[in-house]
Formats: sequence, C-alpha cells, structure tokens
Amino acid sequence: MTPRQNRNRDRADRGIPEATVARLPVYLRALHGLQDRGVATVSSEELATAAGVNSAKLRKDLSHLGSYGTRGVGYEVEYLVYQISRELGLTQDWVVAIIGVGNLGRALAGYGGFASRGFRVAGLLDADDAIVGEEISGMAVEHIDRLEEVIAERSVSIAVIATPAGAAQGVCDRVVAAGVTSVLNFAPVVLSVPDGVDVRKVDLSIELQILAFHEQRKAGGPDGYGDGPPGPAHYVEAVDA
Amino acid sequence: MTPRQNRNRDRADRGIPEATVARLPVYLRALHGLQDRGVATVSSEELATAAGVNSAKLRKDLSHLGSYGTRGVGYEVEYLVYQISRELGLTQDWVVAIIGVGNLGRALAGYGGFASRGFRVAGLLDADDAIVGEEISGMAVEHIDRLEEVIAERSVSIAVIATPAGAAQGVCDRVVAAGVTSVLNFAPVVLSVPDGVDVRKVDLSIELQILAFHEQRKAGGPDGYGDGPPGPAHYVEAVDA
DNA sequence: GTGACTTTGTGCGCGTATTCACAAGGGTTA
DNA sequence: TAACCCTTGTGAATACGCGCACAAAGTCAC
Ligand SMILES: NC(=O)c1ccc[n+]([C@@H]2O[C@H](COP(=O)([O-])OP(=O)(O)OC[C@H]3O[C@@H](n4cnc5c(N)ncnc54)[C@H](O)[C@@H]3O)[C@@H](O)[C@H]2O)c1
Ligand SMILES: NC(=O)c1ccc[n+]([C@@H]2O[C@H](COP(=O)([O-])OP(=O)(O)OC[C@H]3O[C@@H](n4cnc5c(N)ncnc54)[C@H](O)[C@@H]3O)[C@@H](O)[C@H]2O)c1
Repeated sequence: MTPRQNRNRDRADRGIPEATVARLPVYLRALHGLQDRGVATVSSEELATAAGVNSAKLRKDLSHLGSYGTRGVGYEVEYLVYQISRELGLTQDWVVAIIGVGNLGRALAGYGGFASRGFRVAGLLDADDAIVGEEISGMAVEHIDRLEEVIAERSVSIAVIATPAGAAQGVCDRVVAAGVTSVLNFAPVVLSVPDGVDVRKVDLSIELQILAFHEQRKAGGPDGYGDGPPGPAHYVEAVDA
Repeated sequence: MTPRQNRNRDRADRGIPEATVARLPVYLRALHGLQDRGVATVSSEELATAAGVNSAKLRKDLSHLGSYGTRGVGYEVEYLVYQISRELGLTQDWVVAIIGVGNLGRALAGYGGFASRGFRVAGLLDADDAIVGEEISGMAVEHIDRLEEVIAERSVSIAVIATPAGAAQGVCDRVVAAGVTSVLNFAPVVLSVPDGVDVRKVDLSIELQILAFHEQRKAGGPDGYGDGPPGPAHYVEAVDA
C-alpha cells in the first residue's frame, strides 16, 4: 500500500529456514534453464514442476526472501535469479582449495560446474611427491606443506577435502586453524570442528546404502528370507531358544 | 518378561523413519571402526560421539530395529553390525552399473569404498566411441547401446548416472524401462521417474552454494554492502523510487 | 543375595517443515 | 471504470524429527 515500497529484503533479514536454503540452488538451476530458453516470466506452478517440488512450498520459500512475485502473473525470471543469487552469496566469487588430488580430487579439479557458479578453484594440494608439480586442468598441484600459505595468500574461504579418511581430520584441523570456516568433505569420516565452522559432507557410500535399504523393501523386506541370523552361537538367545 | 524373548525385529517391521535410515550407515561405519580396534562392546554415548550425533537420538534410532542393547552395559559391536547390515540390506550384494565414464565416472569406477560395502560394479557404459573399450580399474567400458542387455544379463539393480546433465533424463528413462528401481544421480538435473523408483542425487554445486550462503552470513550478511541491486532499470521500483 | 550403579528404551514437549486452501492483490479486457 | 480472472502470499492444520529426562532393567561388587 505504501507508495514508497519497503526496501528490498522485507523479511529477508535473518532466519531463512535451512530447508529453504537447501532448495534455493535447485530453483536457481531451474531458473537458469528457463533463461536459456528465453522465458521471461514464470508461475510458481511451472517453476515448482521444473524444480521437482510442491508449488506451495516454492512460494513459501521465495516469500522468505521478500515479495518478488506479481499476483496474477508470476515471477520475473531474471529478477528472481538475481535475488536468489544475492541471497546465496553468489554475487561474489568464492575461492576454493581442493585438498587431496587423487581419483576424486582430479575429477573435481576439472569440473566446469564450479566456475559457472562463481566458485574459483585456486589451489590443489596433495601430500604425495609423485603428484606434486603435476598439472591438472591448467593448475599445478602444490605440496600440502604449503597449505597455510596458500589459504592466506589466496584468501581461500572454502576447503574441499578429498583425501583418504585417515588424513581428513588432520587436514580439516589445519584448514580451520588457517581461518577457513567452510568445509566440504568427501572422506567417509565425521569431522569434528569448532563452533562457527560449517561442514557439509558428501558420502556416496551412504547414498547407495539408503538405496539398498529401499530396494530391499521393494523386494519383500527383511522378512523375506526365513532363516534367522547366521550369527555366532551366543546370539541364538535372541532368535528363539 | 516373557521367557520366550519376542522374535528378532520387534517393532522393526515397516516404518523406520527416513531420517533414521540415513543415519544407520554412519553408525555402521563407526562400528566398523570400533571392530577394527578390537572393541567388543560400546555404549550409546560412545557410539553417538563417534557418529557425531546425540546419544538419545542414537538410542531411538536403534530402538526402531529392535531391542539390541543390554542395560547397564551397552551394545555388542559385532551383533549390532550384523543387525544394521541386515536392516540396510547389506547382507546381500548389490549390482551397480555406472553410466557416463568421464572425469567423475572413472573416479567412481575405481573407488574401493563400493566393494567394501557390498556394492559390485558390474558395468561401465558410455556413448563416446573413443572411450568404449577402454579398460578402467580392470573393467572394459561398454557402449551405451548395450545398456538394456547389461542390466538384464547381470541383474543390475542400481544405476549410477554420471553423464552430462542433458543426457541424464534420457539415460534414466532407459534404465527405469529396463527394470532398475534405484538410481543415484550426479548430473545437476531433477530426474522425473514413475512411482516406485527411488532417486537420490549428489550435487556438489548445491553443497557449495549452501556453504556460500552461511559463509556470507558470517561475513556480515547480505545487508553488508549498501548499494542496491545493480539490476536493469525496470527493477528500480523495487529499490526505492 | 542384596544394594549401588550404569545404561538402555521411551514418553513427552517443542520446534521445524510440509501441505492445504483461500483471501488479497494485481493485471486485463470490454 | 468496472467486472473478471489468475496467481501470489500466508494462516492454519498436520506431520515429522529432535532431545530432555527418567523409569525400567540389567550388571557388578561384596
Ligand atoms: N573416488 C571416489 O569415487 C570416491 C567416492 C566417494 C568417496 N571418496 C572418498 O574421497 C576420498 C578421496 O578418494 P580418492 O578415490 O580420490 O582417493 P585417492 O587415494 O585416489 O586420493 C587421495 C589423495 O589424497 C592424498 N593425500 C593423502 N594424505 C594426504 C594429506 N595428509 N594431505 C593431502 N593429501 C593427502 C593422496 O596422496 C592421494 O593423492 C577418500 O576419502 C574416499 O573415501 C571417493
Ligand atoms: N567432475 C565432477 O567433479 C563433477 C562434480 C559434480 C557433478 N558432476 C556432474 O557429473 C556428470 C559427469 O561429470 P564429468 O565431469 O564426469 O563429465 P564428463 O564430460 O567428463 O563425462 C561425461 C561422460 O558421459 C558420457 N556420455 C554423454 N552422453 C551419454 C549418454 N547419453 N550415455 C552414456 N554416456 C554418455 C560422455 O561420453 C562422457 O564420457 C555431469 O553431469 C556433471 O555435471 C561432475
């Protein structure tokens, strides 16, 4: 009603639900797809379908950033892209270092999906002298001893850990000590970090196990095979008697 | 109280919360670590710490599988490993096919963490003739044209999609048509599948964007920089007037 | 055998997330 | 200008997950 429309970010302030934050990148991706197809305006229904969510959820998510839609019309794609990008912090570049340049590390190093979202890989570090010096995707692998220097000199703000599990906590402690407060961990270990540091993990093995659980259910469930657990003798008490 | 202890899986039947299922693999990993160190018994407190969760949550999670602890003592590591493995369906092997053998696909192909959990990679498929025939980790890459045969002949039950985004939905449709009901997707697209098919996605870019969001918050939030959006002219209405 | 001690299993209250359903708001057309 | 249509933004209801706190249940020492 007020002629002077309230400034941007109306209720955006603090407190966007974590579940919403996790979906914003999905909306953003869908919006980029619409942009590429030259679509200028999109309804919550269409965008929700493209993002694979319920349209009410989409609207509520977007409402957390402010009132950026037009009733009766929908959302302006370009504007929404900008607002979500800003909210996620993608209007600036983020400097990433990848630690552990093995099978996975080098796949990550060459991945184009990083740069296109404003994540700039500024360092590849490894402990193996046979790998140090090697050039991967136009960048030389450096020795892990230089970790602290690299982080400080290049203002690394996100560390990607792709070392074996045993080395991950040690590496994590070092990057945190060096001032990094965001870590993406691929090693199958629970990293412990001080308050104020965010860790996100990607664990393939866990994903497969979750799939296996559901797959088993579809196939008839764990009740499907009649014989009890083939465990050691002292477990029989739990079976019957 | 009943002398005849109720059969295994007391309330295990149907209905283990999804959140619990997602944590069981973490507990399992922690338990394997304890096994390697020769620990025979563990309390919920210890295991919870190792798994990075609250001990009450751990106990409640385990209670969904049945009453497998001993009050005053804790849980027998070996027995718990077996029960969780059984619940997750890891007492049998699962046959996996990896589709798209690029940077990421070949990292996955050589990953030892699969086999150690009972996931057997039985096929590597790609559309690029330059890659087909190549041997990776002791397995020859096959042409995507043979997808349906491979799935049928080797009883593939889990498909891992590591193709470019544009090809993912097409590949997904084919594996689903071929009878696969579990898909792990690395391509940055929302896959649409019929009911009864489970899709889990791993999206690095999303993880980084979530980290960026929190990183930005720590640095002072989106209110940190005073100038309004540098957007096109027709957005100024939303800025002020 | 008994009592003290330890740890499980869970009832309960709380906060968060999801979904429905609709009034309010803006565009559009005659 | 006015009536109509479409879509947003959100109140309210529901479902879900989390963690505290404690009684029940078992062990262990003596
Ligand atoms: N390859 C996959 O597909 C895959 C999948 C899921 C999880 N992972 C996990 O990702 C991690 C890396 O996997 P990978 O297959 O690339 O392993 P890898 O053995 O090929 O590579 C690990 C690299 O880390 C380096 N490294 C070891 N200790 C280090 C240290 N202290 N500092 C710096 N670098 C160090 C090694 O020299 C090696 O180059 C592992 O924890 C693995 O469990 C891998
Ligand atoms: N590399 C990474 O670190 C990384 C990280 C996150 C996500 N991803 C995603 O994973 C996917 C694969 O990434 P990548 O870096 O390995 O890409 P890539 O280009 O190196 O490999 C893709 C492979 O898929 C094959 N392919 C293309 N169309 C196919 C089809 N219809 N059927 C079968 N195979 C086909 C190509 O021949 C190629 O070998 C992409 O969607 C990418 O966005 C990759």
